[in-house]
Amino acid sequence: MTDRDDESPPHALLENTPSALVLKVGVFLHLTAPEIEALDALDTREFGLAKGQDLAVEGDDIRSTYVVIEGWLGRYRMLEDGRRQIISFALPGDILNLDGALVTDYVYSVMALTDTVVCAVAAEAVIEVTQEHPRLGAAISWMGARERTLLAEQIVRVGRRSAYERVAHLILELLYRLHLVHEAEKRSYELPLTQEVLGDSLGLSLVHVNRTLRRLRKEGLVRLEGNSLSIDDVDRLAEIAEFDPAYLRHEHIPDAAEKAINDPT
Amino acid sequence: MTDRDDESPPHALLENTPSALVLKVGVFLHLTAPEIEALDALDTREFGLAKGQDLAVEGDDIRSTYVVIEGWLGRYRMLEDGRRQIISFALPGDILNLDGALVTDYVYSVMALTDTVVCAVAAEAVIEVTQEHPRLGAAISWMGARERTLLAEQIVRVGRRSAYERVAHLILELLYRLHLVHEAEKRSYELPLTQEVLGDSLGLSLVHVNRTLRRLRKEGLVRLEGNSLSIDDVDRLAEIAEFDPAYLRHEHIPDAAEKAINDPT
DNA sequence: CGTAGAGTTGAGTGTATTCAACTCGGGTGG
DNA sequence: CCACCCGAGTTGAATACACTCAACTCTACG
Repeated sequence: MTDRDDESPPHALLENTPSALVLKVGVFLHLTAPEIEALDALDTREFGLAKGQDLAVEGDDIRSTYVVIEGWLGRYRMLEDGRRQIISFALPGDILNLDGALVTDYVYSVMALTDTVVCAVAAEAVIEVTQEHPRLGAAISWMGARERTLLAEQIVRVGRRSAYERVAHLILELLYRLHLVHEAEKRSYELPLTQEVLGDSLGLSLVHVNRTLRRLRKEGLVRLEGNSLSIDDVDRLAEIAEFDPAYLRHEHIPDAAEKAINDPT
Repeated sequence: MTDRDDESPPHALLENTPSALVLKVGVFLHLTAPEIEALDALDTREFGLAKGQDLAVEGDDIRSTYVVIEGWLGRYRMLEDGRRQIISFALPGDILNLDGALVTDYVYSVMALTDTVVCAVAAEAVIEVTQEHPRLGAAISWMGARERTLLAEQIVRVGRRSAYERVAHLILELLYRLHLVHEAEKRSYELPLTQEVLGDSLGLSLVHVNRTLRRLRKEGLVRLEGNSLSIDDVDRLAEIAEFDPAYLRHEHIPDAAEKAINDPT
């Protein structure tokens, strides 16, 4: 950690309410006034989706990037016989289809897992902005890298962990991710997912998720009342899951990189 | 498909041998002379790794991006009790640690699965180049998106497919990926992986990989002599694996996006 | 009051694992 | 030159983890 003026509020330059995109990017990059302006000038459209509705379906030609304002979504893939795999969850503050303009025909679907509100931005406009403001391009690369890390962790979870470990690991990942966007208490949060959805994320059957959750409860590790989940022993749970939050610590672009971005030689 | 002068050779401007990076990026973006110059000016260092050597180990502070010149590598994660999950394979032409400057402390390891030759580029220098040449930034985002697609597919494979389907699916993915870099025949290629490595990629035990491969052979779907694998019935294998190569078709940046990159309003 | 969605539990099954032994080929050193 | 060893593949037998099928509860909601 080198010296940096972290004293000044990140959005000191702001005068009116910032768009969701400005808020999101501003979390990990100190934005300049022109950059904020450019992001705010983007044509955005906010709308809601009811639980169960698809934001996009496999095969769509998506041309929008979405910022999740409220609610949870899931990117998933259906197999012909009905099996479903949820690739990743999108929580409030997350960005979906970040580089939508770069990848045509979508090969996955995205569903609202709860009632949600998202904010759509024309994907091509996003790219255009990065051409004028290269630091924003770096920000996008950075967000992409973070998403890759989450996907990699999901692969490890599903590929090499037992059901017991998988459930524990996901519970902790969600706790930490929700913390970052102030949607969780210290050791508890609202988990608006059915056991079927959990199973489709973890590569387990609904029934086995149920039994595994029950085991975690019986062992005094978690409590689950309705949708609210609280973790009684975070340390023990982390030990069981071999959970290391390092992969989630991406609050801000590393100093060296930010330096490279700011002082192009 | 809009009109575009696809007539001119992609590298007409080149006079000397292009670097690995120029070749790689040039595959999906028509590079301008200054862009090629900038990429060629990057300080690169080519070196070899023996099979089994680690290019990077979990916890390293990597500051390099690597282009794979020759050989196969694997990104993996070890669990405490010795379980290993291979996240992804890097084949010739692939790029590792693309946005290395953006993500400090590496949470995975990378191992040479065969003798390999890689080309290292200072990651921060790559970012700097994107600040001067924003189109290259878009190219990096694009490569990142492609990588995410591969990771997502790996999640589906490991999470919701049977062992039989997993092996078939991976065999086909490798066939198509190797095709793209001219490292495979029409229906066959060199598969330099042990059954243990395959298992660690597919989330299966060595023994079960062996039995599954035997089954595929007995059913006349694939042949396997030494390291050379040939597929007897690609269509039937694709049907079994429910394999759709759509997610691999990323030879070039889509027209609309390239237009956005080239004509920033 | 009936129904639908979500959760729970039991019983039987099956896919994939573990443990173990054995083969085969290539390389090395006595 | 041969014995040995190691890595990789193969196979059998027993086990275990997770799945399927099925029934039942509970709550919310119309």
